[in-house]
Amino acid sequence: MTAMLDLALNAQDGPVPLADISERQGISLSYLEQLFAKLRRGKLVNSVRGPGGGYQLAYEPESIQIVQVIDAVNESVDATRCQGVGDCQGGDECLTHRLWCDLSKQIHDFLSGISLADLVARQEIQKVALRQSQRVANKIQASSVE
Amino acid sequence: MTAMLDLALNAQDGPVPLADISERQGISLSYLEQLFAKLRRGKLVNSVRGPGGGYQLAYEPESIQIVQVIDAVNESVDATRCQGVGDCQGGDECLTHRLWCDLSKQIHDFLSGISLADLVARQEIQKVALRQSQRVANKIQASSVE
DNA sequence: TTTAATCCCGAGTAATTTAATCAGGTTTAA
DNA sequence: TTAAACCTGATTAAATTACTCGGGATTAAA
Ligand code: FES
Ligand code: FES
Repeated sequence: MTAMLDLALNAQDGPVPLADISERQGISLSYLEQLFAKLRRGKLVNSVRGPGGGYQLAYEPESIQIVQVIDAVNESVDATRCQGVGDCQGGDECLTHRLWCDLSKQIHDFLSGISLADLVARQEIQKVALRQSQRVANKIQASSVE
Repeated sequence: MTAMLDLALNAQDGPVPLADISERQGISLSYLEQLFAKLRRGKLVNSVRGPGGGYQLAYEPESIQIVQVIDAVNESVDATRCQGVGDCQGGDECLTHRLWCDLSKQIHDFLSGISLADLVARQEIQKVALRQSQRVANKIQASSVE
């Protein structure tokens, strides 16, 4: 999720390489590769190979819902123990099956109501993003002086 | 959660022994003991020791919210990685901190709106509970005939 | 007063999940 | 030709969850 948001924030000038996301968000490169493999399979991002390449959002940030991202990576938001099947207790429904189903729906609906664009628009996120890009800029400067 | 609901369902005739809950819900006795130790610390149940003893709800089922049970057992429903502190990224907030905070609140509110009594009143839960007590009754009958 | 039902406690374990690493590729702009 | 970037599968480390094990304490009832 953090990685997708970073991608949306930094999409203005062409494809975003995973190495940059890794740097800004402190997520290991190999791990990002696994995540984006799933996101690509889920058709949420497009890849551009070769130098100058990277990833792009497959759609406008307005039409990407948070829940789609989670689904692509986790293969579903589900609070039940039975994956919705209803067979916790030797093939039968457990007492709380319905409760967890309702909760799952609640979470799903909440995350459906929020798009990547909504998050990008939030002020406090802008602030965090600025801090992150400045930190990276400082690091580059420091290493060129050494 | 399942165990608390079982307790609420079978509270009509005195304290409910953990052995019965274990039998009906297919949860191991030792595990139940751990769970109820936490519930007792959370003041949601009272224990009665000795033969004929067991556990009782500390309050009316109407005034026990689902979220209280979860809190007592799990020590909080929290979707953030930082436990609400905001220090995912080397002491600073990560990009998605606010999102997970909002989600946590959403879940908390949902689970606050449901009491044990609400669950007990649901028809499909009555049905599951009936099936469970009959299965136990059959088992007892079968073993006395052997 | 003995017994057995029941709660009480702490240490240890197995299975699962999550986040990550490692060691190799392949593609393609410069 | 090179190097920047994506791609893939195998493996690992840490954390969590559900659970076991081996005791002990309390107390109603026989
Ligand atoms: S959660 Fe679905 S049967 Fe238990
Ligand atoms: S979830 Fe709170 S800082 Fe990342």
